[in-house]
Amino acid sequence: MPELPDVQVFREYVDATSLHVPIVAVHVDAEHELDGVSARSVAATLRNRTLEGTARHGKHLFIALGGSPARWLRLHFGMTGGLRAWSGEGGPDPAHVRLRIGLEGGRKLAYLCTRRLGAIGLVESPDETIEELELGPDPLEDDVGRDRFGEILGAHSGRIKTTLMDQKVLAGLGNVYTDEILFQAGVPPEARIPDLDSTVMQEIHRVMRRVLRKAIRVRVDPERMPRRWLLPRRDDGRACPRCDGQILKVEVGGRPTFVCDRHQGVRPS
DNA sequence: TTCCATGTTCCGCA
DNA sequence: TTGCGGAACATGGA
Repeated sequence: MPELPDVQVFREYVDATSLHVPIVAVHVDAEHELDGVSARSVAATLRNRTLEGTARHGKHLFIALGGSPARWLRLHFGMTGGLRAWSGEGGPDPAHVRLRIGLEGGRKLAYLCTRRLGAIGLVESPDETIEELELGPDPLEDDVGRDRFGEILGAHSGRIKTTLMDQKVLAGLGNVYTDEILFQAGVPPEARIPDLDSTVMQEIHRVMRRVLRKAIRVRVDPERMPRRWLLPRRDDGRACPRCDGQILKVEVGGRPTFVCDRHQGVRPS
């Protein structure tokens, strides 16, 4: 699930469960992809410090460590990553734990990543990652207003879906939420940006912010999402919840894409 | 057994 | 330079 809203929920989860308590034990899965650091140095850096606060940019979660030198733990969740916190000694770890942080008092925080497509790193600041990966702005940042959004996307000429998902353009949208946004905005995902007029671009911007905020508010629980959303109904052949069209599975930019054949004006390709 | 998947990156081509 | 298709990575579920 880890797109922007999911990572924001992870962030709030860390805030609620794991801050300001000394780290007394660290386990790192040596098989997991680490971003330029050894498992040993991750463990050594975390031990005896605290998790002091969190930040997020796009799909990246950053957790500030207390003490010095200044360091942030960077977590990226790939396609199948997540977090889990629990208390108590007994019982085995959940499956696919790649990083487990034991806190004083017995609570544990674990980063799970089934397919190991995520990444764990240590950085001096979130900006270091943003610069290194050339990430675009986060779509929920205050300064991504409709004019800036138009400028950013207007600099590109490819398909709207592919461009929205490009982390160097905007950081945070993935396959599922991009489909949701274009579905709600009534825009065919294969449309090329130069063919979309400014009214349509403003609508995409408005819907994007609304969808991301709402998904966070319902804690990315599909059952709590509005009935007219696509996300809980990504199935080929389902009835469209917004019109009398049908949900179709197509392919755009090599990714499975769900669209309404009626209100998104999909053309056979 | 085969296909598929919420992500990213690299390569070759136009 | 930009965009795009394909492949690769690793793993489990349908």
